[in-house]
Amino acid sequence: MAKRIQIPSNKKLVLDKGDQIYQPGISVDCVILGFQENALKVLLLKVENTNKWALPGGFIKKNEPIEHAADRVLQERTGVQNIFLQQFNVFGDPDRSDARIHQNRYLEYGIKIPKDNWLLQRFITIGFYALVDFSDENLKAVVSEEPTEWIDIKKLSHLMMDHEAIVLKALEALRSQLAYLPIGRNLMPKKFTMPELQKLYETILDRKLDRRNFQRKMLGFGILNKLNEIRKGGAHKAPFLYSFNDKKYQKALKDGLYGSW
Amino acid sequence: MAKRIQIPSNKKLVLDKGDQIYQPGISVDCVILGFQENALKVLLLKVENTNKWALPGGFIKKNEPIEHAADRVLQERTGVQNIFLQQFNVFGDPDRSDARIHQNRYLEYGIKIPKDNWLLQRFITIGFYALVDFSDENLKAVVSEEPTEWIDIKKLSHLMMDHEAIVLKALEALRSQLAYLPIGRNLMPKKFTMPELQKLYETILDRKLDRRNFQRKMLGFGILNKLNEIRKGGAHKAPFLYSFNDKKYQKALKDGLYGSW
DNA sequence: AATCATTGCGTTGCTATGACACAATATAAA
DNA sequence: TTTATATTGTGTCATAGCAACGCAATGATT
Repeated sequence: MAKRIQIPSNKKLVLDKGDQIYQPGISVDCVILGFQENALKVLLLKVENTNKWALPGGFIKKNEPIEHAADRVLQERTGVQNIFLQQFNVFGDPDRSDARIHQNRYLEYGIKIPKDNWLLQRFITIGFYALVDFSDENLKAVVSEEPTEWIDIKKLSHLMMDHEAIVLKALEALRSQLAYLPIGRNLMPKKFTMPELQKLYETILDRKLDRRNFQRKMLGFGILNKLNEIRKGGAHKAPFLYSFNDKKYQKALKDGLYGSW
Repeated sequence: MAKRIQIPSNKKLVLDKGDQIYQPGISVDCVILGFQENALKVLLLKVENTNKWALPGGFIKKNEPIEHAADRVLQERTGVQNIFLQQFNVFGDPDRSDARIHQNRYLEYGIKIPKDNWLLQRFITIGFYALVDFSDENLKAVVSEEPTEWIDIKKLSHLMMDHEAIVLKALEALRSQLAYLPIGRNLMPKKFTMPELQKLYETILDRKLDRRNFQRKMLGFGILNKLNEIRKGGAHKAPFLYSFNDKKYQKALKDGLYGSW
């Protein structure tokens, strides 16, 4: 009844020799966030042979820095590279892993993973989050063997293992960073209007902000350039366009925006 | 010339069977901070057979949550338990490990670790920090096989591997938490004066604060109880004593002190 | 009793922030 | 073409928080 498909050689390799290629028992998972239609969306992969969704993740090569592993996953899944990628938490409950997930994935190829295989051991995962721009051309070029989808962060369901908790923790980290780090550079297109940027902040914080106070505060950071253009086409008064001042943005990323004490 | 000492059975066990007891390639390291003589001090262990110092660390048992592993290390090294223990960063450079350290430790017992032993593999470590009260009675009861010492955080030297970087990162995390989390409960004795608490904050932030503004802000948090006692014996006006209001302190730990947006 | 460093409590001015007013404007409806 | 409407640009005002500073009170020392 089930079609017997030949297993791709790379998957066979991971199964058989993964413990020689990768650090055992450790993975990275990336919460890749984008902003689209006034909603924060997270990139999820459909897990083969199940109705579950999973964060794009991967293993750490024997001689690879963990940040590099996370960047590799991001690059493989989205095509974008060298953007703000932040380690935010480690998830290590002994029972967070679920052997059945892996079993099901390989069952498709008629393979039953041996009980002592490295993939079925306990895994501790390091969570990273990244913010990407939906309008980025590179993003559209993504080719993936697995079906991927951008899911509204407020409508998560059927996530694998503890991946929903990981997303929520990433969101929490993002929110707390919002107070002292400039965020938006990677989520917004090159040019954008103030109301658009405000929508992003409102979405992340999940509450309304005052239009006028937002503008004052945002401009006060001094990380935006006001352009001599307006966005026509909307049904009302055309707003000005802005762009991020990359130099000042990078400086603010390093120094922080404030410093309460 | 070198005395041949019998290896303790637990060390032999870790060496031979560690990979069956512990998660391979993962460790926890604890930056345990205390406040003494107007200086932040970190608990370090002298590494046998070297002139190097190391953070108290340990491995994660096969079926143990990582927070529990960190708590276990803290308990073993300081006698205190169940206090604020914060995961702050993962350190995973492929070359952060140093096989020679382990070799030297076991050389004392005339043992040369086989090259393929699990201890000599690459290790990724999860950094935790904890704040403890020097005047705590439990702290004095610490018994350790290894010589331990509280080292001034501004006078670190001869630390093993990347442990200095780990301490500095912990300090950075502590500083950023200071802005939105109540800190001090575990670093101060039960009763303390406002100038004493201020010294702690000044030490962590590494800069002077205004006496009067500090008091106003601190009291404004509403996490302190003013006691009907004063500390006599100093050479000048006797300051009032305060204690933390545990209930409000715990609430503030959960909710945060502010919320910039 | 006088001295002195330190503490308790208060004041002032500035800045950031929240709440709100009003005019300008791009499109849609009349 | 005119009017209506929703949205944007800019500004005001009251308040809260904060940095900087003043001054009297106090406990030990001389």
